[in-house]
Parts: sequence; structure tokens; C-alpha cells
Amino acid sequence: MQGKKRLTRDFYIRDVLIVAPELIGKALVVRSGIKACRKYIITETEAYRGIEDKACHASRGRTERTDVMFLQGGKVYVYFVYGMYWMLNIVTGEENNPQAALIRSVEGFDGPGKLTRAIGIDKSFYGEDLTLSDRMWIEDSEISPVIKTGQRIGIDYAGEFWKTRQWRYYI
DNA sequence: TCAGTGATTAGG
DNA sequence: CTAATCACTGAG
Repeated sequence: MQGKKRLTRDFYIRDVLIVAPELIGKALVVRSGIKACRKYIITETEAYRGIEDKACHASRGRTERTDVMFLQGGKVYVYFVYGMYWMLNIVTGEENNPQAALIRSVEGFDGPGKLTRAIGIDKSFYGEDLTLSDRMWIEDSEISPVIKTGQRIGIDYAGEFWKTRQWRYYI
């Protein structure tokens, strides 16, 4: 089950502004329900960075929902929004430096809500450790895509400064 | 452009 | 307990 190319802790504990763009082109491996493992190439991510980032959920403190972001990088942060959609995030950085990379799209499934619905991500993945789990991890790939950047989507509430950070990465 | 949808959160 | 909010999507 352990993939040869599985990314290790060292990859995740770096700053989210490094990890989020590096996730582009990597392979997300998931086994949900009774289905066999499937691989999805990550094509779009966004960085959420620390308590000072008004768009980051952790900026409003450590709560039951945001708790996992305060742990060492390499874990999964999943939350429910708009009454319908699960969002999939990868926790990055060191302990007590809450950061996460939102997986917005993978090859074949464009949009964070649509992709989690399609590949079967829900609350049960909250806190999953990508370096240990037998149902979700990320593998390195030979792909070196050209990465574009832009503003993060859907965070008008965060104010002009945080809204205009170029922290969205995509192919 | 705008409503649906319900977990999460802050505040009595 | 209540009410506001929301890292989205699909229909029009």
C-alpha cells in the first residue's frame, strides 16, 4: 500500500507559500468507501497562511474546526460550507503556525466542491495523516507544469489586502 | 445575478 | 439557546 513516491513530512512542514505551488502536478491518491485507490493530478491550489491572514479560518482562533491547522504539516483539514460542500485542505508548516493549502481542482474535476463530491471526501478525512494513512496520501510525479498565479476566490470578506494576495496557483 | 443549504461560531 | 456567516455551485 505504501507508494514509493509518497511525499514525507519534510515536504509538508515548509511554508504554505512554497508547498501550495509545489502541490500542482502531484498525485493525490485516495481510497474512499469500497472503491480501489485512485490517483488524481492536482491542478489548482490556494494558500491560507497563519492567524494574520484574514482569509484563513485560523485567523479567528483555534476552535474545534480549525484545530488540525495548528498541528504539524502533513495532515488533512476538511470542513463543510454553504450547507452542501466539503472542502479539502492540506495542512502545512510547523506546529502552532496554522497554514493550509486548499485543493481547488484536480484533473477531471474542476472546483473544490465538485471534486470532493466526485472523489468521496467528507468529514471522516478530517485529521488524516498523509504520511501514515492507508486511504489518502500524495505522491511525487515527473510532471513540472508551468504554474500561473492569481487572487484567491470567494474571500471578499477578508478585505482588500488579503484578497489581492496572489496565493492561488493553477496550471 | 442570486438562492439553496446546514455546520460552525460568537454572543445572550 | 439564537442568529449570522460562509475558501460554492447551478440555474436563469
